Amino acid sequence: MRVVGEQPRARDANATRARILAAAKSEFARLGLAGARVDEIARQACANKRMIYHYFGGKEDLFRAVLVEAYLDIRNAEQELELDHLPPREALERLVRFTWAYYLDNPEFITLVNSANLHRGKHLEKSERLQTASRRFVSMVQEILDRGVVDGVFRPGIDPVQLNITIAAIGYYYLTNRFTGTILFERDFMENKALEDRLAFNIDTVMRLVLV
Amino acid sequence: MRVVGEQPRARDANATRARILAAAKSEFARLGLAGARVDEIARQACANKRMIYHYFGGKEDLFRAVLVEAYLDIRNAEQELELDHLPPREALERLVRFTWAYYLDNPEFITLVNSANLHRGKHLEKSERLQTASRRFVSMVQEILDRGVVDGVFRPGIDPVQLNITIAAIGYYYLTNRFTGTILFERDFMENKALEDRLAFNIDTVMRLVLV
DNA sequence: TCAGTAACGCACTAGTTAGTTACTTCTTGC
DNA sequence: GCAAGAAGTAACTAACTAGTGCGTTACTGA
Repeated sequence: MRVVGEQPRARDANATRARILAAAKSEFARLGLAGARVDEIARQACANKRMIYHYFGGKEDLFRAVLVEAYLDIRNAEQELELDHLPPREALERLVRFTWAYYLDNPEFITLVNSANLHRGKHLEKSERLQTASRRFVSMVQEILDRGVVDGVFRPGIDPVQLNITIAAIGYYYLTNRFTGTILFERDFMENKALEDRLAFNIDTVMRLVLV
Repeated sequence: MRVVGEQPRARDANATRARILAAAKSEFARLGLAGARVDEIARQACANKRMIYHYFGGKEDLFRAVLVEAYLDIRNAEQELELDHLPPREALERLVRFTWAYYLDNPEFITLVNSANLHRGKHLEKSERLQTASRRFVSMVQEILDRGVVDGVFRPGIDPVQLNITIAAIGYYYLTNRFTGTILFERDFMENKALEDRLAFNIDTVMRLVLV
C-alpha cells in the first residue's frame, strides 16, 4: 500500500476506522452486502484489509456498523430541524421537504436500508441508541400533530407513525425506483422539473391527509 | 443429479426453462443478484447448471428474464381488475387494495425491483412489451380520474403517473422496510391488525388526495 | 429406420474472495 | 529510555463460484 520513498502514514486509529467506515458505506450502498468486496473497501480506505478485521471483526460486522451510523446520521439531522418553533403547517411541510432533500443528498442511505431489509433486518439488532432516537422523532411529529389539532388546522386521531411512514414512502419510493420508473413510465425521473413536481405533489398529499 | 435406478426425466424444454425461471426468481428475490448462486438455482430447479447457460446465457441474462417476467405478471394482474366497469371512487379504492394485496402475496416482486434499481436498471432494457403494458396501465388510471372529474367527485388536474407512484409507494415502502421498521418503531409491522390499519390509512390518503 | 438435432449431464477450470498467519513498526506510560 | 501493546503490512489459504468442454441420450421428421 505504501509507495517506496513515502513517509509512513502517521498512526491514527480513529482516522483509519473512519476511513474504513466511509469506504464501506460507499461500497455497500453501491453493490449491496453480497456484491461489495472487502479488498476493494480496504483499497478505497487506503487501509490494509487486516485493519477491517481488526476494527470491525468481519464483513457482516462492518455492514452492521455502517447501518447504525447511517441511521444515527439521519436522526441527528432530523433533530436539528427544530420544528417545535414553527406553526404546525409550516413544521410539517418543512419535514416533508427535509425528508425529500435528505434522500436526494444521501442516496446511499436508501440503498443501505434496502440492503438491510433484503437481509430481513438481521444486521440492525435492537439498539437502545437507535430506538431512543426514533422515539424522540415520533414524539416530535406527535407534538406537531397535537399543536395542529389545538390550532384547529389538523384533524385529530392521526397516528404519527403512519404519517411518518407515508412521508418517507412517497419520497423514498420515487427515488429508489427511479431507474425502473424512468424506463417503464418513459419520463426522466431525475430532471429538475420532475423533481420539483414530485416534491410539490408530495407536500400536497401530506397536507390533504392532515388538514381538517 | 439423477439417482441410480430412476428413470431419466422426460425431456421437456419448456418445463425445464420454467423450473429454472421459478427457482431463479425465488433465489434472486431472496439474496439479490450478487448473493444468489447459480449452482443453487440449478439445484432448486432440479436442472443441470449447464441448462441455465443453454437457455438463458448467463447469470445476468437469467436475472433479466426474471425481471421482465415479474413486471409482465403484475401488469397482467392489473389488467384483470376491469376497473372501467366501476364508479370512479370504487375503482380507485379497488386499485389501492389490489396493489397492497399484490405486494403482500408476491413479496419477491418487491425485492426483485429493489435489486433491479440497485443495479441502476441496467437489466431492464427498453422493452416494447413492458412499455406498452405500462402505458395501458397509466391510461386506465387516467380514465378513472377523468370519469371522477365528470362525476364531480374528483378534482381535476391530477397527474395519473404521480398518483400511481404514490399508490405504489405507500404500500411498497411499508412492506419492503418492514424489518427495520419493526425494530425502529417497536411495533410488529406484519401482524393482522397492523396490516389492516396500514391499508385503511393508505385508502384514506389516496381518497383525500383526489376527492374535491 | 436412421440421421440430425435438441436436451441433458459430468467433471473441470481459472479466477475470486473472506478471512488468517506471522511479522514489523510506531507510540506511550512509567 | 524502554517494555508492552497498539497500529500497520504482506503473503497466504481454503473454499467458493461463474462459466465451459465435451460427451451422452432421447426425440423427430424425412
